[in-house]
Amino acid sequence: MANKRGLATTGSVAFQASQLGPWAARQFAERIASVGLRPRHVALLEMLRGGARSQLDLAKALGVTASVVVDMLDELERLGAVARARSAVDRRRQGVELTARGRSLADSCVAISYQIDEVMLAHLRPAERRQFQAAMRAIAQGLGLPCSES
Amino acid sequence: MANKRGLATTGSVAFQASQLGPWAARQFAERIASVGLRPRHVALLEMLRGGARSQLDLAKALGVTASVVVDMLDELERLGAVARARSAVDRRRQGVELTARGRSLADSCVAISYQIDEVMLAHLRPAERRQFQAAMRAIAQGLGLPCSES
DNA sequence: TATTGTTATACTCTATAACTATA
DNA sequence: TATAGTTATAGAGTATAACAATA
Repeated sequence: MANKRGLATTGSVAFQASQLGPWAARQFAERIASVGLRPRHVALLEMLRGGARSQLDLAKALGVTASVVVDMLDELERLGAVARARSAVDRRRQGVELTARGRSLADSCVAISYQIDEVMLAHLRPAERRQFQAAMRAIAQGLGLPCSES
Repeated sequence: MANKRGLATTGSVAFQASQLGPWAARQFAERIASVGLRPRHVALLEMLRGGARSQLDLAKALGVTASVVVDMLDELERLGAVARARSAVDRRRQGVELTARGRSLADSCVAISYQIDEVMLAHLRPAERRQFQAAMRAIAQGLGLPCSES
């Protein structure tokens, strides 16, 4: 009990989420470093799986600045995971597409993300897990964070 | 549906947590900036409410490096929120204590953290909220992240 | 020699602003 | 003029390593 009403910042979901987020990101980082990927690449690869998009579209969907997307795509291009090609229609636009290698990397990220879930949810019973997953998705969608809709 | 099995990285709890964490941290940052605090100060103030500790103890409990704690305490000292005093018994040690101002700031952080929870959990029904809060706490404790035990 | 606290330094991640080339 | 992309730069935030004082 931290204050007179028994409430503590560390007991809030907001605080715990702000601790859990970096923990999950570190798990990602450790497991994808061997193929040259970093955590921020994961969401980008995922979005590209839906098809080619312009870089500014990607920036908006990811909630980051355009310059960050440029930098991430430079790195992914060096890894051979994406290919950029100027649009013939509007030469300002760069079409961005996953290569076969990129699709393979995206698949690896999916597998890794669910391995991390196993560790995170290890202390919950099956029914609690399903409730937690559903609630987390509802929260992410409610706040407009990037998450899959299905 | 992102791949052949309908799984996507963005659908994992790990990914969603890694998005939600920074969101929560940004909420903290916006609401405590007016009094000169930053998100990383919140957990530190909280822990000091339990009583004086050595700086290395605090670093370990927070999961950060000693140099980070020094820096944070410098800032909190400038705000008049904490006081450092060399131990008479072991002059290597700095006792760190909350001032009245520091206790007041810690109370504000508690209030703010639960305001953020209101926003985060707005889309959940009361029973779902309680389940989510309990699960989040179980996860944070299971992973050894800083969180209140009560 | 080991430990507490401190400083100096470097690295990661992101944002802002200025620039280019197209439209 | 406005837009897509790019580059340059700066700001948080953190970690590592070397250091001083003390044990």
